[in-house]
Amino acid sequence: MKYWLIKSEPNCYSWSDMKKDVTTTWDGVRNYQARNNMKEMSVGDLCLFYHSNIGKEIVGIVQVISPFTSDISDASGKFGMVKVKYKKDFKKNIKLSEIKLHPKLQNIPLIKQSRLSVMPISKEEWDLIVCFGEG
DNA sequence: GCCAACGTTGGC
DNA sequence: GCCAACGTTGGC
Repeated sequence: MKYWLIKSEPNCYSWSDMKKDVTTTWDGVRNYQARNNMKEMSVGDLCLFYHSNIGKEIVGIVQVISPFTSDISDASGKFGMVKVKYKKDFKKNIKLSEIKLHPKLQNIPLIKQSRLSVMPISKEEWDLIVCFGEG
């Protein structure tokens, strides 16, 4: 079991869209590092759902339900997508500002590599964030 | 709206 | 293969 964080601009696709759809294809990623991370995803892996730009907070958890396949929206064939399913809400969203303040969360790419849209999260970081989210 | 931090493109 | 110019993301 691996852990991830995926970003979405609520303008474009928000957490409420995610909950309404229940499952969605995570396509449209056009960055090699993000793609490589998605390639490493397995069915059953869990992802934190982060709102970039607006909110700047982690709002819930989704689960990978289908492995990396080629992205139908990508004519070049270079990129791919996975499918994810709504898993749970947090009682309390975890703000970027809180993550930045916590000494044990400084290695999450969210902080230093702010442009990366799919990133791995360690078990320790995951447990800590989920704990915050429980309230 | 600005700008830092990347990533990509294209000329050489 | 290098690097300047340009484009994009995303925090502030």
